[in-house]
Amino acid sequence: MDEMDWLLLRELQADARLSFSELSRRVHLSPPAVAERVRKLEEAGVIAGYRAHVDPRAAGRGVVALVTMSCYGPGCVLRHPDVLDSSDIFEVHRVTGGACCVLRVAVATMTDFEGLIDRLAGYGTPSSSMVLSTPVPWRATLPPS
Amino acid sequence: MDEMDWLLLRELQADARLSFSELSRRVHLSPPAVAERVRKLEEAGVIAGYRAHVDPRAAGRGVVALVTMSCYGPGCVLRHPDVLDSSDIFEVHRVTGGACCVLRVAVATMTDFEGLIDRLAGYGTPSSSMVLSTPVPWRATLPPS
DNA sequence: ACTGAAATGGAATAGCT
DNA sequence: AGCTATTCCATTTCAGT
Repeated sequence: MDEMDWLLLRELQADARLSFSELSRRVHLSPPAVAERVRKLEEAGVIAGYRAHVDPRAAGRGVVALVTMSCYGPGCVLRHPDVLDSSDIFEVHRVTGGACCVLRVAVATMTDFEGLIDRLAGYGTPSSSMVLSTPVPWRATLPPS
Repeated sequence: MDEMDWLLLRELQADARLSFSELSRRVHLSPPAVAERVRKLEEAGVIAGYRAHVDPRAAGRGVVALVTMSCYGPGCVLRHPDVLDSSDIFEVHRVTGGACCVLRVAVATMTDFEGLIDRLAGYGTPSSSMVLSTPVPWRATLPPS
């Protein structure tokens, strides 16, 4: 992870579809050298994937929420991974504190949301914060410290 | 947004670097037709970007947390956007409920985390949940309902 | 570990159905 | 809207520093 790697990461985080040639021009390296470095970053797990980012609201999922689950013990939702397989659940973080995990969910209607909450309530106590807007939807990972 | 658009979205969410030729093979459409549809999805804002996904822990940011800010009134952190410009803050959602917004942050060390919390405390009351693990880091957006 | 050259294959445009 | 064909450019591999 030298400075060149971070340059490449910066470009690929901003636009994952950049060609190796375009990358090579931006970082002043030959295309094969760029391809080799990117391959190593993928192998090392630093680059976990390349994804088209879909705006949930533009895609018909206007109800977005953060759901905090309180569920310790054998009934905990984290011990029933099939529940978290729903296509309405986009992110799950296990956390410290009063809660067990936090889910980012997005559905089309409040009725769908009600149904989702009902399902989750079988495994713990859900507490929902509706997302009004997302001032920072995402930010690139830069070198730490 | 017909079924073909959703097919393309599914492929591009799984791998944003797929060529139009490869896409055209997978959805059984000619490459120019694919390019045209993808361009329209970008214009409509359904595709908000193409990003290399960097694993924060593999990139040297081993301390990940969800920080809930309680800060209503003129001092609220949302009214001071420069504070949220930090490269340690990866996501900001404005939410309903007892809190004002939720931040996903990632830093290298607990010392860095302490400094970040101190900065945020100037604008409201931060409440932090450390992220122990992320069972679902991301999931593709499928057609709703 | 990077460079340079050659061959395969993809992107983009235009004209057409 | 989508297909076909052409031109140009990019990717990849190999050989060589």
